Amino acid sequence: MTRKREVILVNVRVRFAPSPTGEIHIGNIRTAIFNWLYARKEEGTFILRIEDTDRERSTEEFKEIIFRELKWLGLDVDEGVGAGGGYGPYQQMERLEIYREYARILEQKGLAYPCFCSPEELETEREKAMQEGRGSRYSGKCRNLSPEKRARAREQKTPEALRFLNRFEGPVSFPDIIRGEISFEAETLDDFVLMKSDGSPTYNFACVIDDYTMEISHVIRGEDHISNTPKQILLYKGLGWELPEFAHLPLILDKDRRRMKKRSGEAEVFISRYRDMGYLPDAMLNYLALLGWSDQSGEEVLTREELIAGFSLERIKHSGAIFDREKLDWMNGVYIRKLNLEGLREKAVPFFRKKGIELFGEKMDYLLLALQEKVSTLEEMGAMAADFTGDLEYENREKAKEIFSQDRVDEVLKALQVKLKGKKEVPPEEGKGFLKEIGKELGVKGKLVFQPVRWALTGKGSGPDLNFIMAFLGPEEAVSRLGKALELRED
RNA sequence: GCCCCCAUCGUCUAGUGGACUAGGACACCGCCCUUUCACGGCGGCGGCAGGGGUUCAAAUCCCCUUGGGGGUGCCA
Repeated sequence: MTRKREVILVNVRVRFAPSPTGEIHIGNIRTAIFNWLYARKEEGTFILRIEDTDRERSTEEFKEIIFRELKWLGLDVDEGVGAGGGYGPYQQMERLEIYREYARILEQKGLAYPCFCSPEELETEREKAMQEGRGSRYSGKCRNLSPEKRARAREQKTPEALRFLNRFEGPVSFPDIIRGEISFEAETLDDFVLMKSDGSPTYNFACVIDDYTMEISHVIRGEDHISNTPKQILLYKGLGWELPEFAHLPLILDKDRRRMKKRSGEAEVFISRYRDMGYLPDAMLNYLALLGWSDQSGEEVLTREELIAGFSLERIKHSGAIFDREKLDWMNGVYIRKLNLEGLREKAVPFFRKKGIELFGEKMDYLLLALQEKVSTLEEMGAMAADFTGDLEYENREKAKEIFSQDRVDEVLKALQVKLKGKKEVPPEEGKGFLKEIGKELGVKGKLVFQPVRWALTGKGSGPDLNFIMAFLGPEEAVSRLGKALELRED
């Protein structure tokens, strides 16, 4: 039950070890974030290892995506695939020699044996065991094959896998930095496969060999790996190796409270989608860091530096966290509002382009500034911008008519027309003045000025500051739109 | 089925036996500000899963129940 471990000075080396078998999703990347934060906090090394031993599904494309997403979030890799380092190679399929070497050692130690069972055979065995209410452990059929039988199987070129010979008994336990002592009974672990018949290592095997040979100090990974850990510990024991520290992270859950996966209901799970939808990497990093961890200060909007400074594995929660899009939206909005004009331009322009909006100079800036206060994503910004750059369209014609038909609204709209007519441009300050003057001169309430003008100019009941909109539209277009409103009133 | 992990507002969380009348954030609702909407400010709604212990004292420690999740692959 000792949660506190001895404090020893260790050179912190952590790894993010994704498999390139699909797009990186929220869960994956949060693991990367925690590893990275820990490395930075402890001034350690953040290593990228690629676990491409699933020959069926691993692709070069997915590998590239891993680089892309890490880069986007600003998780710089110190060592590993694409970064080099003294413990390579860092891609598992390039380490086959190493695994074979340790497989030989295990076999020599009598801790591994060849297995000639076919996948089909194992499958039916498993089903039968399940039906009979037994566990789905491997039967151990090939455990004690006579040398003759082995020779025969090899002669017949029967595909051959290598299994771990589990002769351990009693508790297999390990201290988890986040959860404390976790214990399993060795008897519940079966003779798991080490090397597949295609010559590649399994996850549990490769992981142990790599973590050890790469001198990983802390294995920080998802909670879904807790049940793999005792198997891995058996390997460490068999090889006579010292254990790394383990920290199993709580899972990120989807709306159905299930582990975030590729198919998680309607939820958007791929990190790339969030980039496309106009979320800022800093906001994403900040939000994801808060899923399962919190800063001691209680602050939630934290810079990269603050995140690093406050990070600790001990403050990580034990229970899963549901990914909440609404809070992310709020946080992204906060980050958008923190951007200065230059930053805003850089981030938003691609989203304007996507909407076919090409603007430059002051005009663009007016729009940017107006929208900045209103949106929670850049995509939304593009969509809103499109409302102004396109032709006027009433969101609700009846409602618009109602607004325009109010008493004295015609005077308001006409008064603004008069003020705008003949002008070449309306800077925001001046436009704001016009609106105030009209209210004063006609003696009408603000609501009768701003609402009708807003509907007239934008076709909607809410949106950016009107002075920016006028500046953006320009006097000529504004006058024309006011005219349309007056026509509708007459209708 | 078996193994393992987890359990504070709807959601993210603070809380490590007394400072808890359980604090903050998102969302929601009101009010204020800006002669509009939003932004911002103020306030409200809302929670320790249940039951037993231990203790002078329990959200905090122990046990059971319940609930949720993960694993049970020649996937990782």
